[in-house]
Amino acid sequence: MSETVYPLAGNTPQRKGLRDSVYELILNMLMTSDIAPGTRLSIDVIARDLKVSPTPVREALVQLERTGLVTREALKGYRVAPPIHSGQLEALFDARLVLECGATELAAGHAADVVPELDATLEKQRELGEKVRRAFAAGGPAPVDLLREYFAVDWQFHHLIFEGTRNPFLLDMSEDISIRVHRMRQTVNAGVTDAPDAVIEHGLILDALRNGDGDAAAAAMRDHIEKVRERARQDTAAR
Amino acid sequence: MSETVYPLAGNTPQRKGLRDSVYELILNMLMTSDIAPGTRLSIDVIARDLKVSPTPVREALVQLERTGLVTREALKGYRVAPPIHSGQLEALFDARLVLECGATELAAGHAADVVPELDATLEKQRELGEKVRRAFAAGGPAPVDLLREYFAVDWQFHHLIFEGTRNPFLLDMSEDISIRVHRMRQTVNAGVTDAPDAVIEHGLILDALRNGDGDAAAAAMRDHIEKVRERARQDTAAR
DNA sequence: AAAACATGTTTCCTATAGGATATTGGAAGA
DNA sequence: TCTTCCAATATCCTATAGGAAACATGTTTT
Repeated sequence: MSETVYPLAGNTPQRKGLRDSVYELILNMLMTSDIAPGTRLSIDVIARDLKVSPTPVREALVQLERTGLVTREALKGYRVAPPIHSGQLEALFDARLVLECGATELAAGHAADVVPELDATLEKQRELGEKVRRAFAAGGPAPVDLLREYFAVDWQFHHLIFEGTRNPFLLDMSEDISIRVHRMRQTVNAGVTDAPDAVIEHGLILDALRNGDGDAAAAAMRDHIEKVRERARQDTAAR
Repeated sequence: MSETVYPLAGNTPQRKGLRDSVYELILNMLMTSDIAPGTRLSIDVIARDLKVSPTPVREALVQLERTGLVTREALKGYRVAPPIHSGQLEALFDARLVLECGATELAAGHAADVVPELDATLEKQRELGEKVRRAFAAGGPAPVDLLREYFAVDWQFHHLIFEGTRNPFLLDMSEDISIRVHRMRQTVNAGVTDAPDAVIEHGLILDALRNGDGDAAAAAMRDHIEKVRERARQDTAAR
């Protein structure tokens, strides 16, 4: 009975339960590949594909439903949530303005802690932005992986500011916003060529934080988000 | 192709399945009765109590976990989340300041739509506040149901402002905050005797909105929340 | 020919069962 | 007396099965 052989470094990613594994798998699938909105996410089909029973899949979908990536209709199943259309896009930027400007002001209270991290992140963003610029200058296909990495670092700057507030509630909300922003980038392919602009604007925010000027930092953040909004508008108009 | 058949007024309240029923039952249980934090929420026990199978209970708990009311440890089960202690209480008010002041400013853009509803709600709050005052003046035990009703109307004022933004993202976040505020009221028993103050402060916000002055409304909201924070501080200090 | 009905299939939803893991209690030893 | 070990129980986690609703298809009727 006691077959308790200690697996040692035997990687057991199921150590955290199948539910979380399935959750991350579906989340990655939704984030990376472009799946048409409205696509049915059949529980049984996913369970068969992943060689697991429907129960963990069901729980993972409940968790995903709360994020807004999938929608559920009682007795009809789950579907991929509709994309963000222009009206909601404006609302998303309004929400970001409210949240991030306030967060920036609060983060200024812990400027000494957050500035170094922001500095390192901005430097990474600068390097990656340069790589992206070169890749586009060289022509060829869009460097998907590189862009994904750049976007991740770009968002990490904003995320660090939320962490800098030392406020768990705002941090939770930033998670909600994060997923929606990523989803927006799938539909509005903005931010491809605006890397230099974003780096400069992030630099202005960082400078204000370095001076401990919360109001100026919040104003710089407002300016940044408004400019991103404008670039997104132009992108949707050109599409 | 054109399969957009609008079935009814879209209102199908009895079509929600067991999962949502269980969710609402547990939510109400956590909201109303005072349950000690850390209490184990056994899936099987709940299932037996509610005469259902563990599966819907499990899904309801996954949903509750996302709200922060319960915590989960893999292979160890669910527990009632710890209460809000003083440090987090300050953070909660900071988050409210960020969210609600921004929301108030945005709601001012739709003042014509929201002012009537706010007016009616404030009137209800005034009446209930008076009832509460009389009940306390008469002595006797705390009128639990009456207080619950008063708090509901009090929060409805704030909720209507979130709705007034016409911003689904901010509205979602307000739901998250709402649960935490209710939970705070369980621990910090503030707001019992401050009904007149709250009515006056809400009135100031409403006046500013009636004038269409977004900045003044946001300032009034900031003033209100700061005063609530101060009253909560005094309450925790006196306890 | 178009609409309405009936039937079969798929899928969701709930219930039950079994394996794996954590917790609890007591006994043996230092 | 305290610590350590071990066994028994309770609970969680996953898998499987059956009933109910929704979807799709083919037939009948106007």
